[in-house]
Amino acid sequence: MVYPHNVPEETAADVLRRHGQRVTDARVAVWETLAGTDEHLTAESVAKRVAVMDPSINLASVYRSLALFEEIGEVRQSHLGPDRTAYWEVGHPDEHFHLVCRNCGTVDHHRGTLVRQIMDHLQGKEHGFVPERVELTVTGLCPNCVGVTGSDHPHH
Amino acid sequence: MVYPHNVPEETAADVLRRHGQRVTDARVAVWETLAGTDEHLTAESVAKRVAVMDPSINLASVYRSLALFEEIGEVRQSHLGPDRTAYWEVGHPDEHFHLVCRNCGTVDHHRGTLVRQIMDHLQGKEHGFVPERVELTVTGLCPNCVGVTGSDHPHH
DNA sequence: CTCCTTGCAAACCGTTTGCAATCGA
DNA sequence: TCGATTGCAAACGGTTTGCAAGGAG
Repeated sequence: MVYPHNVPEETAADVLRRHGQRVTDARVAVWETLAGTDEHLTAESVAKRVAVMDPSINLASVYRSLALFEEIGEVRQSHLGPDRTAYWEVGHPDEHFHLVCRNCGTVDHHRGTLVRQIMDHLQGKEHGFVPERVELTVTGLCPNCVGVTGSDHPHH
Repeated sequence: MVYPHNVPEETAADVLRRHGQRVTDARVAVWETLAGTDEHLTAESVAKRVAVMDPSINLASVYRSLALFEEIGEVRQSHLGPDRTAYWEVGHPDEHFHLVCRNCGTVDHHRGTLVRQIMDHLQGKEHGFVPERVELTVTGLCPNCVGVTGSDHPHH
C-alpha cells in the first residue's frame, strides 16, 4: 500500500522554481527522499538517505531544506510520540491523520473525511476561531500488537 | 471560565498514596501548581511557581515529579506548537482538545463529544486498531486575532 | 534502618546559527 | 556579478542522568 505522491510528475526542481526558490543539490536530494517514501522520516534519517546520493550534503543543510519546504507548504512536520523528535513527510492534498502504535511504533496514515469533519465542526461552533491546521494523532495498539501485548505498560 | 479540577477534594498526598507513591515536598508542590490552574504549563513555568512555595525545589525534581504523575496517569503532556517544549496539565476525565492561536499563542481547551466521536469512528472502521489516546490540536486564528492579522505569516 | 528521592552539575541530543567559502541565476 | 546557500563547528535549550546527601515509610 504505497502512498502516492503529491504530484508524481513534478520534480524537485519544478517544485522549487514554482515557489521562486533556487535549485540546489541539497534541496533536490531532500525532496527526492521525502517524495520517494510513504514513511515519516526524522531529519536524521532524511540526512542518512541523502548521504547515499551525495555524501557531501551536510545535516545542517538538510534541516535548512526541510524548513524551506515547510515554509512554502510542500512538506509537513509532525510531533508523533512523546519524544521531541520531528517527523517529516510531503504535504498531501488530502487531509489525513496518524495512528501510532505505542508498542511497535508503527505509524499509519489515514485519509478520509474525519479531518474535514473536524474543521467543519469548528467552523460552525467555535465563535470565531478560524482553524487552519488540524493535527490529529491517535495512539493505541495496532492489529499486530493487540493480541501480543497485555493492556499495560509498553516499555518496562 | 475556570477549569474545574479532576477531583477537587483530593489532595496531592491522597493522589500519591492512592498510587502507592511517596509523598514529598516536590511532588506536592508540583501537583498543587498543576491542579490550581486551567492553563497549560511548561516544566519551566511549573518550576517557577513551585519556587514561590519552596525555593529549594530543583528543576530536575520538577521534571521527575511530572514524569511520575504522567506514569500514574494523573497528568498529561502535550506538544503544542512547533517548538519542542512540552506542556503539562492534570489529566481531565473528559476528553478534550486544544485550539492554539498561531498569532498570539493562546491555548484554549475544548471539551465535548468530538474526541469521543473520533474514538468511536476508529473503533468501527480501523480493522483492529485499538485507540487509547487521541491528541487533537487545531492551529488557527483566535477571535481576537482574526481581524488584526492578515491571512499570512505570523512571526516575520 | 533501608531504599527512595533530591539537589547539583554535567551530559544529552535534536536543532539552530555565525561565518567564510561556494554556488545558482 | 552578487546575493543566496552551504559546510563546518560551535552554540542552544529543553530534558535527562550519575552521584552523594537527605528524607519517607
